[in-house]
Parts: sequence; structure tokens; C-alpha cells
Amino acid sequence: MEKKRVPSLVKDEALVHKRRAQMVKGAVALFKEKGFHRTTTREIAKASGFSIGTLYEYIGSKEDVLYLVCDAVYGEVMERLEQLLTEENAGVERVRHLVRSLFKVIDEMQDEVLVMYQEAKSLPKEALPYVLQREKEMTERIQDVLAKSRAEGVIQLPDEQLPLAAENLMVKGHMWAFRRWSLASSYSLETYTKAQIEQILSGLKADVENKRGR
Amino acid sequence: MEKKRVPSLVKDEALVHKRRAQMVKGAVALFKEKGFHRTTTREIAKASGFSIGTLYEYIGSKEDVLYLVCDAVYGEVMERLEQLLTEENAGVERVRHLVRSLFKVIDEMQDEVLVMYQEAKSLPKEALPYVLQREKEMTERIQDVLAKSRAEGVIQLPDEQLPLAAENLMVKGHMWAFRRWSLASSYSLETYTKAQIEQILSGLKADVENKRGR
Amino acid sequence: MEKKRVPSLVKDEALVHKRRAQMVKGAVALFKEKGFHRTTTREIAKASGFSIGTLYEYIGSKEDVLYLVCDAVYGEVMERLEQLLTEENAGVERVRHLVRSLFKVIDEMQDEVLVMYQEAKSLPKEALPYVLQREKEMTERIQDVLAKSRAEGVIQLPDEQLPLAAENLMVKGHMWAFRRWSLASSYSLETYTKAQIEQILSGLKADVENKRGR
Amino acid sequence: MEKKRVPSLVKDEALVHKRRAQMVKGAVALFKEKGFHRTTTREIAKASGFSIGTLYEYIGSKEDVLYLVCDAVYGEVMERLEQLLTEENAGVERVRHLVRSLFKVIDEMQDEVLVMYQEAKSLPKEALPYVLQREKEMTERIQDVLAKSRAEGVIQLPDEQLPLAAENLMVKGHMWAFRRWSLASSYSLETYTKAQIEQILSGLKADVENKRGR
DNA sequence: AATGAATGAGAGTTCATTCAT
DNA sequence: CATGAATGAACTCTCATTCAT
Repeated sequence: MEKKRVPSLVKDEALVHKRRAQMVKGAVALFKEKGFHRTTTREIAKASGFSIGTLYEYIGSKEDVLYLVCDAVYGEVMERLEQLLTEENAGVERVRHLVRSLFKVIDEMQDEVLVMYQEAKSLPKEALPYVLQREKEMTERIQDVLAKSRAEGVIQLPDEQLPLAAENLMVKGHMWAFRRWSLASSYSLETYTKAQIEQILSGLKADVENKRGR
Repeated sequence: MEKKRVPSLVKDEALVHKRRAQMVKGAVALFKEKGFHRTTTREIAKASGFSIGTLYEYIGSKEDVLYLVCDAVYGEVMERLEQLLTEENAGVERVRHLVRSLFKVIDEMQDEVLVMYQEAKSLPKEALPYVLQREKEMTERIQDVLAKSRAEGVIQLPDEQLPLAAENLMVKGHMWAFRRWSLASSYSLETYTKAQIEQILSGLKADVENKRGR
Repeated sequence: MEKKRVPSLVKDEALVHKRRAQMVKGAVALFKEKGFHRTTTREIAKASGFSIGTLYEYIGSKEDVLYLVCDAVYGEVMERLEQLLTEENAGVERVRHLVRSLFKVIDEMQDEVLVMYQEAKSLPKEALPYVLQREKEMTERIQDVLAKSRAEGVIQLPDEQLPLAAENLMVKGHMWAFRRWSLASSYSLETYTKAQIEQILSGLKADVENKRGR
Repeated sequence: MEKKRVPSLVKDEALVHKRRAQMVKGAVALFKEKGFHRTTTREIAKASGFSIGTLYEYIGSKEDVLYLVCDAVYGEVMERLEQLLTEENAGVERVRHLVRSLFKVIDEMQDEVLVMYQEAKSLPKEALPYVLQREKEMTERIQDVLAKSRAEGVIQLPDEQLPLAAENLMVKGHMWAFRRWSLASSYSLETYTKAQIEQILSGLKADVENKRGR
């Protein structure tokens, strides 16, 4: 899957990078506050620290800004996650660490994640598959960790349920961002993480039945 | 929490109901396809089977359409869910039935649920709290069922985790709608439901450790 | 100059009269408050005590309402003025009584006169000449009274200035309505009338010069 | 009384001035022909020589155009009047010159004055007081001249009638614009001015009575 | 490379008028 | 005669995009 080429009239690549970073930063704040459609290109330019004319030196259309945001967010989320996942753990603790890491990263980048979640559908047609691809890659990264633990025998799961388990983890992470309105009154990141780990690992079924049932 | 009053110039209440039902139906299809912002009021009118002038006889602003959609969707989702939940079950089977019912309803109303999920943030300021309230009510309904099963001793869960368990169920339901792009290739509603029930009830931890760990 | 025919679908002439009277009354209040253009036909219908459908049984277009208002206002102003002018006076007192009467009528019908003044330009093209004609008629009526006093030798005025004197009187009357924002703080109808009579009759030139100058 | 700030997206103040002057010129012609409400913003833009988008770079709303017109008209009327009033005169001639100057300016700016007169009521709520204030200022300027002549003893007038005399002059000036339909057939600016000066100075009362009455 | 004035298609909304009941 | 739901032309205003400087 190819990264979408965002056209720029400016040749100096370093400058392009710098300006786009400014754009992404300004745009995220605006998109979070008012959403993609209610944000004007003028506002983006202003928040980025340059003029509307300059904005269009670095992008081809407003939608490109959204794409750049999404791309940047995935990049940073993955990077931070990888950073945390360098810490090696074994057995069930590996899973616990995975969940903790994922949730931590999402918590740190709440605004960005939320924006992506809510505005991804406005992405230019050609860009959506690429962004979904990055989501899939991330899910696969999660899945790999789970697979390792499964290989150690510390988690039980039929083959075909492994992807779903990974996807569940992703969603529980995102949930911390997009259901914040509901969760924030009862949970801190720590209590939320702890409770979710519990439910992920042990499920709801009471032990008594677990044991009897076998 | 008060239902928002949507102004109408037409006095005949039955007619208002009928026309708004047409509107909601037409609008959901459009919103799903192109999102709220890219859908024009003229398109909504046309899809509803009347003129732009008539549309505005039944609403005060475009945002009202979105509110009517959200309100109607919650109404129908809840109604259908209640319908399914009349079937009485006991023990773990009650939980299984709850999950099956929830997922079934969401599957039947995929488009509507997806639209609500993605566009709720565009709701008029006064309407958002009401819609969130309905989401909470629904979550509580789920929670009640879980509480019953817990009272029977078939599920284990500290008090403070019950709300989270309910919220998790809700999200896993919605997930079937909003991650369809990812799930549809590997799962049917049935396999998805079965797999999720499994993970919800038993968790990921291998029995061997479960037993040893105590 | 023909009175403009305002079309009505209703045959019963007495009813037409009654309904149009209701219309004029309701419309004047609205026009005064918000002007002709900012007043909607629905509002006129409501203020008149019937439905929008009924309104259009008695007029052909919104502009007809304005015409009916103007026509009615002139009718009533003239009628009231005639009423007051039946009181016979002689010499300068006739002029004084004329001014007093004119100002009194305009004071009583401030709202109506103001509306006519401000909205006449919105009259349907065919109706404007008729309304201007009525204004001319009224001015001539004033002029006739002045002519009488002039014949008595109590006022000095070259022939060709008589129409202007009449027109001046009319404008000073209207002025009481349309410059109310400025006059109301310093004058009551009585003091305004008295002061104007003074200036109309004696002018500004100091007597000393008057006398010397000849 | 503060001048209302009309918002502009354009920063170059000189350009703003220039464009607004174009706007005022174009708008006056249109307002005169069809009135404020029947003139569309697109027509204003076209008459001003730019696009609808550009129009809105220089104003916030259609009403702002009307305000700019009124403001510009007062500015120019006052300026021209001051210009004429630099010519010094004494005694009754001062009054004559005042009237002649006032009428001349209004004659030169007939269209503008008429538009202001007829459309002022459509001014944005906050702007009306400011415009009325300018009218008052102008009236006071007239009053000052009268006061001077009065101090010289060439005009007779109780203190409290001075403001009214000034207001009368203003209205007689405007009258040349707004009753043109009636006056134009009998008067030129010169004959109108001459006749009005006569009546203003000497009043209607015949000398014989003036003299006898004392 | 940066600016910001100019553009105009297109959006939401209003409202005079019609006509079936 | 009275009603009021339906209509759609027309309005004001916005904003992504361009391009001369």
C-alpha cells in the first residue's frame, strides 16, 4: 500500500516537512474543537503560523491536511508504542504490559486519536485505504504480541480468534478516547487499565462454573 | 433530560410524525453515504420525497434532521432490544442471549448506528447531552441484565467493574458496525457473536494458569 | 385617476370590506414595527385574524396590502381633516385653525402616516400615481383654505407661491410624524403647533428690519 | 457616539477605502432605483465592479452597505456644506446664504439624500443612533448660523424656537429631494430656493395686519 | 517562497403564492 | 368561504481555491 503523495509546490524537502508539521499541529487542535468540516482553511493557515497562500504551497486541497494529520498520528502512535514495547516481558505479564502500553499511548494522544476516529471518513477517497492499512498494521503488531504469549501457553485462544482479540484490544484502547465523556467520571487511566486487563484476561464467567464445566 | 423540541410550522401532529419518519429514512441513507456535512438539505428533501420548502416546514435547521435521526435510531434500537430481551433465560445463557440480542439489533441497524456514531459530534449543542443520555440509558439496561446474572453467581465481577463490563458490551456491539471494514472479511454476524461471547465470558488467560495461580 | 382594483375571489362586498379593514389594521401595526419588507404575509394574516389562505382570498399580492393601507390612511386622514375643517373661522384664525387641524389629525394617525411615508416607494408600480394623486388632492385642499385667507387679505403671497405654502404645511405636518425621534424630547403637539404657527405666519425676519426695509 | 466598525477581511486600509467608495457609489444608484430590500447583494457587487465574494471581503452583512452609504452621504453633505459656508456674510444675507447653500448641496446629492431618507429605517439596530446623531449634528450646524444672525438682531425668535427653525430648514432642504415628484413641475432649484427664503423670512401674515396688530 | 485579495459555486434558509380539501 | 400544507425561486453569506505581486 503506497503512501499517498501530497503535492507541494515547494522543492526544499526539509522545509516541506517543517511546514507540514506546523500544519498538523495547528489542525489537530482545530479539528478537535470544531471538526474537520467546520474548520476553514484560513483557520488552519493561521493556526499553523502562515498565510492561506502559503498553506496551498504545501498541500493540494483541504483534505490533504486531514490525510497528513492521520498519517502523522499513526506514525507517532506506532513509534511511541514500539518504544514502550521494547521492554521485554514474559508470560501473562507480556499481555499486561501490551495493554498498559497501548492505553498509555492513546491516553497521551487522546486529541489526535479522537480526531482521526471521527474524521477519517472525510479522507480523500484514495487516502482512506492507506489509513485503514496502517490501522491494520497496528492491529497486527498487537496480534504478534498476543501470538507470542499464546505460544508460551499463557493464553488460550483458537487460531481464528487471535485477530479478533487483537482488534478488541485496539478498540478498548480507542474507547478510552472516544467514550471519555462516559468513562472519565468513574475511571482514571490507571483504574481503567487495571479493570480492562482483568476482564480481558479472566472474562466474566465465575470460576465455580469454569471449574465445574470441565 | 428533556427531549429537544424541534420546531414545525405544521400543526397536524400525525402528519409531522409521518413526514419526519420519511425524513429520517431518507437522511440516514444519505448521511451514511456522504456524511452529514456533505449532504445538502436539498438532497435530504429529495430523498424524503418532498421539496426543500416542505422540509423546512418540519424542521428549524439542518442540524435538526441529525437530531431526529439520532433520536429515532435510539428509539428503535431500544425497542428492538427490549423485544428480544423479553425472552427469559437464566444463568450464563442470559448473558449469551444478551450479547446475541444486542449484536443482532446493531447488525440490523448497521447504517443507522454507524451514522449516529460518526455524526453525533455535529449535533446542535443542546441536543448532544440528550443523545448521550440515551446512550447511557441503554448501557444501564445492559448493566441490569449483567447484574441479574451476577446475582445468580454465574459471573464474577467486583461491583465497580459492572458498568465497565456493560460499556464494553456496548462498544463490542458498535464495533460490529464501525469496524465492519475490517471484520467483514473474516466474520459473519454469527461467528463474530460466538467468538466475542467466548472471549467475554472466559477471557484470554489459559486455564492452566488460572488454576495454578490460586 | 382611477382607484386601483384590488382583486378578490370573494363576492360578498360587505365581507370584502370587513376583511380588508381587519387586514389594514393588522398590517399597519406590523409595518410600523418592522417595515413592509420584513413583514411576512403569514404575519399579516395572523395579525388580521385569519389564515394565509384566507388572506389571498381578498388580495392578489402582498403589495396590495400596502396599497390598501395607503388608501385607507388617506381616506381616514382626509375624512378627519374635513371634519375639523367644518368649523368655520375667518382671517388669520382660519390659517391657525387649518394648521392645528392638520397637525392634530397627523398626530392621531402617526403610525399610519409614518408607514405610508416610509413604505410608499414599495407600492406596486400602477398604484403609486394614484397614491401621489391623493397626496396632491390633500395638498390642494390645504391650498384652498390658504387661498381663502389670502382673498381676505390676511396673508401675503404671490400667486405662484401659494402651492408651495400648502406643500410646506403638509410637510410640517408629516414632519411631526417622521422626525418624532428628534422633536419628541422638546415639544408636545401643542407647543410644536404653536411654534410652527408662529414661524409660518411671521417668518424669521426681525420686525425692525421688516419695517425699515420698506 | 461611536462610528460603527464595519468588519473587513482585507487589511490594506487604503484598499478598503477605495473598494468601499466603489460600493457606496454602486449601491446608491441601485437603492435609489429599487430600494434597499429589492436590491440583491449580487447586484451591489456587480454595480461596484467586483464579485459577490469580494463584496463580503469588505463588509459583514448587506446592512453594512446601507450604513456605509449613510455614513458617506453625511460626510460628503457636511463637507460640501462647510465648503459653501466658508463664504462669510452678515445680517439677513447670512441666512439667505445658509438656505441657498443647504439647498444647493441637497440638490447636488439628491439621489444620496433620498436613499438615506427612505432606507434609514433598515439600518442595523446599532447603526441607527449614530446616523441620527449625524443628522442632529448637521441640524446644530444650521442652528449655529441662525444663532449668529439672531445675535445680530436680524432675526426674531424666542430661544426655544431656534432648534425648531433649524429643523424646519433641514426639512425644507430634504423636501426638495423627497417631494421632487411634486415640486419639479413648478420649480427649479433657483425658484424653489427664492420662494422658500421669502416664506422663511417673512412668513405668510400680510404686513397690513402685522402693522395694525401692534 | 510567501502573501492575501479576488473569485464564484454552492450552501442553508425564507417566504410569497397556490390549491386540494 | 376558509384552511394550511406544499412549493421552489430567490436570497444572503461562506469558503476552498487561485494567482498576481
